[in-house]
Amino acid sequence: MAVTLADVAAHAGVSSATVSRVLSGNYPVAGATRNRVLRAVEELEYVVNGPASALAAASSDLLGILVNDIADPFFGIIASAVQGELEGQGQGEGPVPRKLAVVCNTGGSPERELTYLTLLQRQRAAAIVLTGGAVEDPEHSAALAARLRRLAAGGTRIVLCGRPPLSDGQGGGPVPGALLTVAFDNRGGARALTEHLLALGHRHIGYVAGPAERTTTRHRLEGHSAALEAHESFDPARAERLTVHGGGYHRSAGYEGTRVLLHRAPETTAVLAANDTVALGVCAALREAGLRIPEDVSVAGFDDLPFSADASPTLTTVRLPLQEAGARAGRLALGTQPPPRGGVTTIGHELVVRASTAPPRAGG
Amino acid sequence: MAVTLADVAAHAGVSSATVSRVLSGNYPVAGATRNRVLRAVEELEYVVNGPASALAAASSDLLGILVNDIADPFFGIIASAVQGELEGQGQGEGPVPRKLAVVCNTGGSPERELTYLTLLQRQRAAAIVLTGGAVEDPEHSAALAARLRRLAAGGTRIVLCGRPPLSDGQGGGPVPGALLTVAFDNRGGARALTEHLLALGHRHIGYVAGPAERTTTRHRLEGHSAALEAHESFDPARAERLTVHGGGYHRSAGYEGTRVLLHRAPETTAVLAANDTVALGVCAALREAGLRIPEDVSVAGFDDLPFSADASPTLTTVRLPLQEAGARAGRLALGTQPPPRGGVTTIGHELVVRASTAPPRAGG
DNA sequence: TGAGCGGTAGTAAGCGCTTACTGCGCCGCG
DNA sequence: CGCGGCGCAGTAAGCGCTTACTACCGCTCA
Repeated sequence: MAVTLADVAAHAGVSSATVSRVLSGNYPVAGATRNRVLRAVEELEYVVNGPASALAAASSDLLGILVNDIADPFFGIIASAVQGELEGQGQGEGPVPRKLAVVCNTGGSPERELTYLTLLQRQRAAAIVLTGGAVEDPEHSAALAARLRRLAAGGTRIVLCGRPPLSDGQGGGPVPGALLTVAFDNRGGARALTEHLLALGHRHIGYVAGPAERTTTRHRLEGHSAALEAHESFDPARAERLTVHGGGYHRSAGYEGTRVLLHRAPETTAVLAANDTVALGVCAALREAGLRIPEDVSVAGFDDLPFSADASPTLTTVRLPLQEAGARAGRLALGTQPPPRGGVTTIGHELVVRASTAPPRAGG
Repeated sequence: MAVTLADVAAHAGVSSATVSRVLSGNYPVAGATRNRVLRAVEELEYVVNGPASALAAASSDLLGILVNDIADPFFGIIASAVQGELEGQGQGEGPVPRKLAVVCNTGGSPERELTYLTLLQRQRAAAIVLTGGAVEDPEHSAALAARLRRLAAGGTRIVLCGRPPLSDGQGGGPVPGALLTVAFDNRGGARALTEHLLALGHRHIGYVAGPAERTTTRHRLEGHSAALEAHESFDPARAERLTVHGGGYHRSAGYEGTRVLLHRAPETTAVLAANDTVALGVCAALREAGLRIPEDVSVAGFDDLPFSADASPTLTTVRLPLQEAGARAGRLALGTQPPPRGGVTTIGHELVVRASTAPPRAGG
């Protein structure tokens, strides 16, 4: 039904091999012949059969991206940046991408992560970018690590973006050049935020954290704790009481978490949220409780998503260069940027102080 | 290198045809044989070669989604909903997706839309969902329509989601059952919004519109105009003067547009934004000009993205059921929902009144 | 008892492309 | 004048899977 290479070849009066060579461009073909072929391609409106070509060449033009939730701008921005790198991979004028991005929503579930990995492997994806924090379940992370190692060993480029490097401890060592990491400094960011609040004079700092089983959550909490512990006012029991775990990185988690927090520790004068989205829920719950932000309670987010600058009030947060991280991950996945020694790139962060944080009221 | 069907067949002591049949599941295989095969698959960790299977079966498991900007939650939500429908397409327990979504960022450019269409066609995608408004350039839309018609005729299911049905006027008639549309009522929504402002007493209603060449922009403007014209206070010159076109559906477009608007028509008491994101920019510009929202100027958005309820102030807007639209589009693309007569599904909308709109001050 | 049939499984012919290998014509050099 | 080499282009062997067709077995039914 569809036009095939052979049709084009016949139309141009050459062999199908020649057509293939003209199209792939990695073999010398005389100018005249080349033009004849290209004209035939035009005239017949020939479109390569991707599967056939992938089968014969044993490689495909697909790049997989695993995200927790594509509706969340955090992942959207990263995915968009990764895709941006696929452009300019064209062969002709302008940014005509050659590779296609397959975006898979894992919903944060390790099982689905594994499932999608299989699906991508089935498609013989050239590279796979895994975004978002990992789940801490040792069984799953071992299974995942094993899978990734095997994929990497099989030639699939694997890039972990925004999650810590593989650390199952067991299994053959790292696969250099094929299993890369672009990590955020979640600890450092959270620490900076907590130090900011401490410097403002806050002593009762609540923390509405993300799901307990995620590495991201743990790292941010660790940074928070580190800042607390380094401060004269440190009280482990208080810190414990002021930390609540939410059900996810959603607005509702912030809302619910804050209600719990306010009930448990009404003396709270500042709340650190798992991320900006959660912070919105935190703000809503505080306002509902009749508390003003930042006069009565300060609030800080994490990530600095675009909406944070327009929230009410504008959100103090830690800016994570998602765009840059995604682009980096994309380049590593495509192999257009040499991997750093050790395979791990750590992306910086920046404290962004806006209107949602202020000194506590006198006596706070 | 990789394990093949033949390997599995040998291991299980059957022919490769049998293995294929067990895995595809669309042919009877005796229980004992099936188990033997499945065990072999497990033991050898066999993963189907997607390209090979797509080549032989002349169809792939890929579903393409074209979006303007994956970092924009508007598209993220739709994409996420479409993907949601791919799950549950599994064969075993739980939602194990069979199909994979390929998300392509077109950046709103018609050329790239065409390019990605080619790429997806090359991959022999089973279906393609195009989201977001179309560009009004007659040349491009004719080219696009022709392409889509041809793809649809070739068996690729095409679903337009959030954009008007194809209307090039020329070219063979519609391809029933293969070229579907899920449209938003942009006119109706904008009309409702303007009526809301008129009812509040506003007479100087500015409109910071999206890019002039997009259908979405035109439709929303038309709804706005319709409401205006139906009102006793209608003044074409004023309406004209109060409408500014922005450079895109971004915050900065709202900011810039509002500055132009305030300069051109300082008497403005209400501003309608192209969408919620633009509305954020509008608010920023107004605030910068020393105007309070909604006391001095009312602002309304469009779409009701998640952040709108948390903006400062909370945004009056028109809720578009993106989730529902995406899910619908996904089902139509997969063929799991029968297409409506005529192929066009129109999704409703809902006026959401929040804190950013209020009556104008006396004399406004 | 034998033809016929339903239920399984094997055989093998591609699907459309890539690429190693071969072939051919022409030039330069000995 | 002959031969090696070079630059193109053709030949054909797969890549791993699906599936039409065929084969076989064991029953049922006349």
